[in-house]
Amino acid sequence: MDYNFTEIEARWRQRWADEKVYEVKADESKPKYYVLSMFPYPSGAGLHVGHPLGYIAADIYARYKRNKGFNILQPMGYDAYGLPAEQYAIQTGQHPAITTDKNISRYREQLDQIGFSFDWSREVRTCDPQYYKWTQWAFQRMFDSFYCLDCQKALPIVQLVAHLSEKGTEGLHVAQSQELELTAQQWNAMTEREQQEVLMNYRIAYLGETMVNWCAGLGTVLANDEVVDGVSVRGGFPVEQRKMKQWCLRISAYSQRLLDGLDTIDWSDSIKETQRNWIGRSEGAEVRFQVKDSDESFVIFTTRADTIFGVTFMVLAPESELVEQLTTPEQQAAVAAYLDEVKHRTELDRMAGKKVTGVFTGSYAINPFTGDEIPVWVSDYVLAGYGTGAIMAVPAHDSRDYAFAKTFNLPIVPLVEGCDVSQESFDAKEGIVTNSPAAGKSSLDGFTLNGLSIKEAIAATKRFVEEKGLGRVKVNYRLRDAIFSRQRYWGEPFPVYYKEGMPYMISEESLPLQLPEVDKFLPTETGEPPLGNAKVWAWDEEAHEVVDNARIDHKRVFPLELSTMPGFAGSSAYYLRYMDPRNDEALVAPDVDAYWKDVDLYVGGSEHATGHLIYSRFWNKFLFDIGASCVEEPFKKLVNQGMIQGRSNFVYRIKNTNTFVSHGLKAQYDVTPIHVDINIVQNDILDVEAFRNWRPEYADAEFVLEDGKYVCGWAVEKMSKSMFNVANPDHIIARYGADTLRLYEMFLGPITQSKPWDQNGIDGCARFLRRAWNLYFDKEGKLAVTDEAPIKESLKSIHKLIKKVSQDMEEMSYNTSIAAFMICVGELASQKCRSRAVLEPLVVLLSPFTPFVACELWQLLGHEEIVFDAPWPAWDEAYLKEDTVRMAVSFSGKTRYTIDVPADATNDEVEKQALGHELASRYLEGKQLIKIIVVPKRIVNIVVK
RNA sequence: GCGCCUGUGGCGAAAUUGGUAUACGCGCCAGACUUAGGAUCUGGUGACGCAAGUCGUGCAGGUUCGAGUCCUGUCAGGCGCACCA
Repeated sequence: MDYNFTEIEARWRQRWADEKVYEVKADESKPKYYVLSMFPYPSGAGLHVGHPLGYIAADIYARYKRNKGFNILQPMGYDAYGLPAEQYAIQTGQHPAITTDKNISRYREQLDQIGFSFDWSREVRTCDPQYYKWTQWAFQRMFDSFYCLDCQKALPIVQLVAHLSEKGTEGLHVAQSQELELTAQQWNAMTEREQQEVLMNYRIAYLGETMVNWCAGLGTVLANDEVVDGVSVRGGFPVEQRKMKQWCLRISAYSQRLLDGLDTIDWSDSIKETQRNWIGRSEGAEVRFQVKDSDESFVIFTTRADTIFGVTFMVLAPESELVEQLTTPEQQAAVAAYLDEVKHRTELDRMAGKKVTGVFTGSYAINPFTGDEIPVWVSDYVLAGYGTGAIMAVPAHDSRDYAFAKTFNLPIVPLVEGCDVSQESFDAKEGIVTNSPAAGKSSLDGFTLNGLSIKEAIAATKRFVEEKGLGRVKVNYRLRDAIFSRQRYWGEPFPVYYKEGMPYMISEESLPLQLPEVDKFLPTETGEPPLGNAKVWAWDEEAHEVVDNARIDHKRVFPLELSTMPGFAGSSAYYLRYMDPRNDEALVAPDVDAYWKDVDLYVGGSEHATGHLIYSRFWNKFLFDIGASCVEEPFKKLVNQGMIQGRSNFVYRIKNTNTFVSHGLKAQYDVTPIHVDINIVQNDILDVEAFRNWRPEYADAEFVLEDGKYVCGWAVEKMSKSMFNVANPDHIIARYGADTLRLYEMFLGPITQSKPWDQNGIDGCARFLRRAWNLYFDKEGKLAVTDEAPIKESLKSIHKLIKKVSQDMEEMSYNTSIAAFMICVGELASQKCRSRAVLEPLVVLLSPFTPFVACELWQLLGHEEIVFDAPWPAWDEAYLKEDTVRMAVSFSGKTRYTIDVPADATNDEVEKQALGHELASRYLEGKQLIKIIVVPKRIVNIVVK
């Protein structure tokens, strides 16, 4: 029987669907295993061969675990909200929901082709109201929570209200936007509105006036991870800083837990390191500086407290409120001009220019250690959002301060013995402190750092600062709160309405608040977000329903929020929803959550390191705090599959002609490389006829050939339509079958590594599969498997394979497993092995990789049950034992000859046989034998002198 | 600038974790079967050398009986962060 993959695959696809073989339920009698691949955004272009790489890897592992007796949860869904569908809607008027639906159908079709064991009954879509109900719900819970720093967890806001009405802000140790001081009387005297405003300072989801990345090109704000080099990741539009009222999530409150959690999970070092950088913990001190001739004082943050004697100026961020307070009347005009200049520089200019700019405020601060008067400047190299927005500048030991001092001619005072600061600052944290204080100078209480190492000096200064009440030891994090509003249509609407300008949550029972219809997807003429176009977008507070805008009376009918949530909202807790996707009462029922707990294996791209993978950890920690999730870290083990790059082919046109010259001869001509469709190139040889038919302008192309062939050049590039290097899985499946595609994608190399898609090797995998198939059939095509006992060699081959594949499976080292399959099948073929005892386990081993052909063979072998429920075979070391072992004999590390020794020989016997060899005396001649090292089963090393 | 990762044939990559470097596949060469081959099968394929042999894992050192693997330095490529005080 020929291996007819098209027929086999179609039949089994049908049967799997009919018999719902991948549907799964919580089952206490079996251990659970949760395998998850990051769900895709269904783009209009469909899948290319790079997309399924991670899915195949995860699927193989899931199938293997199923054979090992685990109850496998492997769901799939769609991250359906996104910019492309909305952009398309703006251009064409086509509703994004329609485009998205269409794309999802196409994705589903392609995914089904490949034969994944997804439980599709659990599919979720982030744009489905039944799904985003729980996104909105989580947001509301964050609104109703604050973060307690003492117990390090989120608590209900009512507890905070109770504290405020009893004690005011006294003894309050909570995450907050700014430090407030209120007495209980003050709080209790406040109006409802004023109290709400105060609470905004503490809520985990809060409305904040913040500097945001405003992207005019996209008409929306962007998160930090959506901006690279001052332009938007999507579209490449310039991004500027703007102060806007936005919904924010107080993710910064979770900084330390997000950092600590990394030590408990099995992720790659590089991803963990990226997250650590992003969180950016730094330990330092806050020190208060008095302003000269004033009651004012301000606090700076430094990690180099030891350099306090080298401070020669202070710098404020332009956005800092201190600027206004500290600017003297004489400097007013100059400062105002500078602030104006800064405001009009975009983020891009600011980074590209790297010009040192700044202005003097006219004020002086007093160094608390020395009493020195220090000028206070304003410069945009100090960031408002980090620390306190003010720094003490130590030009001798900070390169940025150094550049500023040089530009504005400010003094530079070195503090490390023997350092040279004439050309550049000395930033290293090493050396011995001097000049602290300088000879002849005094300091507060005679405090000195001279003679200490930098490390000791930092510690000593911190201690002193705390003792004397000059400031406090402080840990700062770089991680900023996540901005959670987007001025877009195609996203989750906020379940929020506005009463006297204050936001209120719609009642939980009214969720989901469904996305309204609009007739235009663009911002309104008055610059409001697209939801401003909605005619029915007001909230009736008593009826608990959405009503026509015309009914807004600000008494019981109020306007609803016009922004929508960002992309990461819907993807932050989707893994929990998969556990219980149709539950209308809860995100996930507690007993179901208690069974599935967390994701055991999460597979996806590393590009989400500082986006989804951090938001999702934060979101889950919050859900954990409120008892909605039973595990603190959502993804126990993370595997980042590499990206599949494109492998482009080129033809070389001689300039100003329609003649193309083969790759090897192009040096002799003046040529222009042109991308050519990889589908008309085979093994880098161009199909010249297909090329002439490819495009009208090449119809009469001439060719300069080498060896009668046109050889194309190639390069590794991003896989993209414009480079004609997109490999479509549909084509490969049509030609080779899905099993071969799966096999080849895994054979390409380790899954964590990025590599170009090179179609040239796929024939090898196709050949392997056909050879494996042929083991089961005779020349007439009849099933040839017998019940005869296998020969020893065949047993050894299969047990070797079982061992290798079982071990590789845990490491997901599939490429080496496939190599082992190839060797084993080759051996069994040459042994003419037809024995069931060998060929049956082979089917089970193959089933995770090539499920279609495995199902077919398993059935042909007469099994009622599907191969997925067959137990994973165990190997028996007894079959792997060798009678004799070949050992290399080396003299001082140099291999000279080999000997064959009995497998169970003792070391003494091995030594004796090694020295008994006819060549031994030749190599020992004139030398002294020092010792003999017998490495088990491999090498005898005879050390001589 | 700081941090992380990777350097092995013509190519994708292996190497029992310190033990015969280059498994497996592609490509290439030779042969078989063929009217034919972008089919199938068999054998060969790191470099130099007629050979015995010598040299070979980016480069330079070191530890070791023995190093692709460990250590130090260095170069190259990739990724991340980047006025974060």
